[in-house]
Amino acid sequence: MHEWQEEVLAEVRAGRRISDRDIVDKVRRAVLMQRLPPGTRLPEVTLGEVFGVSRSVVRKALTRLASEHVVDQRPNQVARVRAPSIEETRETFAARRLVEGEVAALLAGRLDAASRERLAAEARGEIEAHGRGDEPARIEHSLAIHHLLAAHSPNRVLGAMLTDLILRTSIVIALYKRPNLASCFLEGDHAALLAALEQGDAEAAREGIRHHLESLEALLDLSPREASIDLMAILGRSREQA
Amino acid sequence: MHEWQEEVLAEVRAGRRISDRDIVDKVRRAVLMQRLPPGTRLPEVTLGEVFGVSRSVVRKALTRLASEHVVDQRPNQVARVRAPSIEETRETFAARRLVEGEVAALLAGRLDAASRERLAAEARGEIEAHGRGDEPARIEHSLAIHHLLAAHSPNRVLGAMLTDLILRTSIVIALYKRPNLASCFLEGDHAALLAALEQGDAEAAREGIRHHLESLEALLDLSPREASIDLMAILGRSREQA
DNA sequence: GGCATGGATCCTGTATACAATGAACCTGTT
DNA sequence: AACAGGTTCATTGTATACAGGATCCATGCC
Repeated sequence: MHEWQEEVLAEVRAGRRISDRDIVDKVRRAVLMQRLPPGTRLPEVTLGEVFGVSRSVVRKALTRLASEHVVDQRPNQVARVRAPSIEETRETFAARRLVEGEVAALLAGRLDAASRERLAAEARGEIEAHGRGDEPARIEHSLAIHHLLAAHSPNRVLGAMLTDLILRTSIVIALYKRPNLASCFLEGDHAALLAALEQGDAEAAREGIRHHLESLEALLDLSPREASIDLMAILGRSREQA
Repeated sequence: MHEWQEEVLAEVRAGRRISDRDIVDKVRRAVLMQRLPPGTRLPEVTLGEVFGVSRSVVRKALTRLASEHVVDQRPNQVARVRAPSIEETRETFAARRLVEGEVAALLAGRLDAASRERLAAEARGEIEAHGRGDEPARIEHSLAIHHLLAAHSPNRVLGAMLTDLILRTSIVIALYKRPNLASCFLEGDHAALLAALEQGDAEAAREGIRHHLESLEALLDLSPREASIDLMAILGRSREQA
């Protein structure tokens, strides 16, 4: 967590005011990148010191993070990075298949040339990043594709729901990825999806999403643990931020 | 709003502590019942005085209400009761058809006897309330049915999403109901749905939901306004709480 | 009449102080 | 050693003070 302190100081020197939004973004990103593992304590004063603001701002940020399902906020207890269970992971994937499938179906044949090119560029970028073994960059490109779908959803309510589900699935992917697996890259999935979207084949687009997300889920290790993880999370003694 | 003050005082005298949750519940309910029309200003100090708490608690409540899409919270401006547009209304209904349809399909043939009886009782209660012209009671029973579906959803992620969508559709139904229409009662819809659930026919259940929600949406007046509503909402001069 | 300008006022943003709760720890006993 | 009890410390809950922004209204100008 302390790595932030430098950039924060830099931004403060640059005259920028840190707001709750900045904190939400930084913490969300850190969770996504597994820099803040599940169960990590997030005391209000500590965060406040890191970001150079008072508890009021931190509290607002934590409340928003809780509504995004990123942290767990319980009365009279420190906020902690959430650790979704295996069951919740499965349910999140199922929900995303439903919602993103519908969004893709609605979007089929309705994307303008600029958006299509933007999507294609991200897909090319993903392949290229995978080729040079740059997994963080590959993830960025992959996420960009799905976030673009959400942003362009003709149904904005579904789009907002999809944004939330993309975040949640990303977190659990990071959590349950098989450790020996270098990458969650599924060659051709995104290209096939984009082709279906371009051709205006709604059902092919929906099926493309379904297949992609099922394959992704299959790459995870969702076999039942002997509660060791859960015990760790519950009894979990000070997995402090280094 | 001031009607609350009495009950609040009563609860305080009874030794109960008012928390942000209470405020959220009360405001949500008031919006649902159209006691707080769209655009109503909700200043923090005023709410604080009504509930006998300080701004800190009110702020938390307002933030939560904003994440529930009940109020609009913009920087440096008073929170206002949200007024979803006609377009958003259509999108909310479409999203709910998708999600509740899936939940119903998942639930088909999986409900235990007690839950089925509970649902049947609410359906009977709805018909009975409609018969004696008690619209508020009818709405309560109708909402109870859908909330039960959400609560029993095997997929809890979808269940939580459905809970949110039920709230949002209820708000826009109250907003856009044709004024001459006494009730949004659709005879037989709920009974047919329950029958499909009991028989375990997933697709019939999904179709029952789809049909029910489409009929409901058709009862609303979603014809494009000449921006009069929007101007009112934007320029909206002090529609104060009496 | 329409419209810009200025100040008074209302309201939110933020920081901080104090109360209250919960966790950690230490101690004494069996 | 295991455990119960109480004490201490860390951390959140709530209220309040002050600063800054937005709104509203009156005034004056075109």
